[in-house]
Formats: sequence, structure tokens, C-alpha cells
Amino acid sequence: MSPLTIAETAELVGLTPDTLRYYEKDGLLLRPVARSASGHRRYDAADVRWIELVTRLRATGLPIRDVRRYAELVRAGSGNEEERLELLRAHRSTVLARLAEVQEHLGAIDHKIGIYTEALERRSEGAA
Amino acid sequence: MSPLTIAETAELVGLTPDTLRYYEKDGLLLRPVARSASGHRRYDAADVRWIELVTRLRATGLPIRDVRRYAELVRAGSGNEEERLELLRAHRSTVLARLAEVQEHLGAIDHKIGIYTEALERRSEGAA
DNA sequence: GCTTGACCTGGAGCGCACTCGAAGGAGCAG
DNA sequence: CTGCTCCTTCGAGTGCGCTCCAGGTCAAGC
Repeated sequence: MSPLTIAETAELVGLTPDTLRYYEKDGLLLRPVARSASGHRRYDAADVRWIELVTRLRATGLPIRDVRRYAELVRAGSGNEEERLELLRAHRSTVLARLAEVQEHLGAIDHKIGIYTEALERRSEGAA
Repeated sequence: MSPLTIAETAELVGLTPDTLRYYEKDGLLLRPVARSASGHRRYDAADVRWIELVTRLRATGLPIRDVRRYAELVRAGSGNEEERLELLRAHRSTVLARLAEVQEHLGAIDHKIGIYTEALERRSEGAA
């Protein structure tokens, strides 16, 4: 894969160019993205893979600061794998807890939907 | 259940007194909460039940403005049940889609956790 | 040579959902 | 009477995560 422009990369990962620049400035990427002769960013396959991981972490609710922390650990090189693992596992637990909570609340909402549906069906039967 | 103070209600539903006042001012409740002789809010069982529904909707990600819209429909009285149902069903779909997305991303993160775990196990075996 | 369009930077602005602060009142213990 | 706690209102402030804007550079096409 030849290097991509910021617009192409944004399209590919489902973010906007603004967000990609913001992530880079905020330390969420492993290193500054390479530049073309004219100073435009060029994203290679490794950049894209990392950004995809970042979007997965963000999409599951990991705060920006924690993604930055994870990026710092990876940047620091090998030797801190336990710490990275701990961060990922903690996040996993948080996500599972939130999923369970949402599912529980959704169950109650479903129940309410059932009640409304029934009531409306009875009404239309009465009208028939 | 005798009427509760704002602090008791907040405790019961897992919000803060500030948030309860904010919800009321913002039109998320069905009507202004009753007051004691000294002007303090007094929440009855119906208030608490409604607030619990609001927290379920919020906890599943329904925006404040949509909760307000739902409250408006309920306030308007019977005759708009289809519209309420439509709102709830639309929310249900949104939540299900988001759950699926989060689960997919979590799967990829789990995979990464597996890889790290394996690598660390191999390393500790090598060290032994 | 001029225009167009994609990109650059730094910094301001925004939407959401609270959260807090200031100033004040009522009720009760000592 | 004093002090304490809990409540009141109004409006400002906060944190997060973008999102947008102004002003500028550069390469390509006409």
C-alpha cells in the first residue's frame, strides 16, 4: 500500500482529517506522521493499523487520555507489556460492565414497548 | 411511600440533586415537582418511577432533547401512543446497533489481549 | 501567469450534559 | 441567639471531544 493522504486515510478509518490532526497533536499516534516534500501528511500501512486500533478503543468508550497513555507505553518500547495488558484488560472489564448495564436498561425499555404495543393492538381491535 | 426530599430521591435513582433540578428545569419531568410548605421539593412514587424511566433512557444513550420530546408526548395525554412507541422503537434500534458495534470492536481488542497474554507467557517460560 | 484545490498551522468555538458557586431562607440542637 | 444542615434560585463554569476558521503554501491544469 503506497502512502495515503490525510483525506484518504480519514475516509478509510471513518474519521475526519481534522480529527486525525487532532489525534496526532494530542499524542494518540505513535509518532508524527511522515510528510511529503510539500509538507503534506503521508500515512503508511502501519499508521493506518495503529489508527484503526485507536478508533476501536475510542468506539468502545476509552477516553482520549487513556488512549494517549497506551500510545505512550507502546512508544516506550518493549518492557512494559504487562502494563499495556493491564490497561486493555481494565478497559475490557469496563466495557463488559457497561454492556451489561445497557442491556439491562434496554430490557426494561423493551418491556415498556411491549406494553404500549399491546395496548395499541387492543385499541385497534376495539375499533374494528 | 411518603414523599422524598431531593437528596433522598437523588440517592435512590443514582443521580445528584443538581441533575434532578436540571432535568426538571429542562422539561424532562412530566410536571413541576410538588413543594413542601417551605418550598422544598417533595418527590412522590410517580415522580420516582418517571425519573427511573428517564435514567434508563439516558443510560442507554438517548439524548436529553429526545427524552424531553418523549416527556412532551406523555404530557400531551393519550392519543399519541403511536408516536411514543415509534420513539422508543427507534431508540431500541439505535441501541442494538451500538451494542453490536461495541461488541465487534471489543472482539478485536480481546484478540489483541490474547496476543499480548501469549507473548508474555512465552517470555516467562523462556525466563524459567 | 492565474486559478483551483488539497493541505498546512494555531487557535477559537461548539454541543452536550452536567456541575458548581453565590447568596439567601427555614428548621432544629444546644 | 448561634450555628448547622438542607434546601432554594440563577447563572456561570467545566470537561470532553471534536469541529471550524483564517490565513498561508504548494502543485497541477488551463
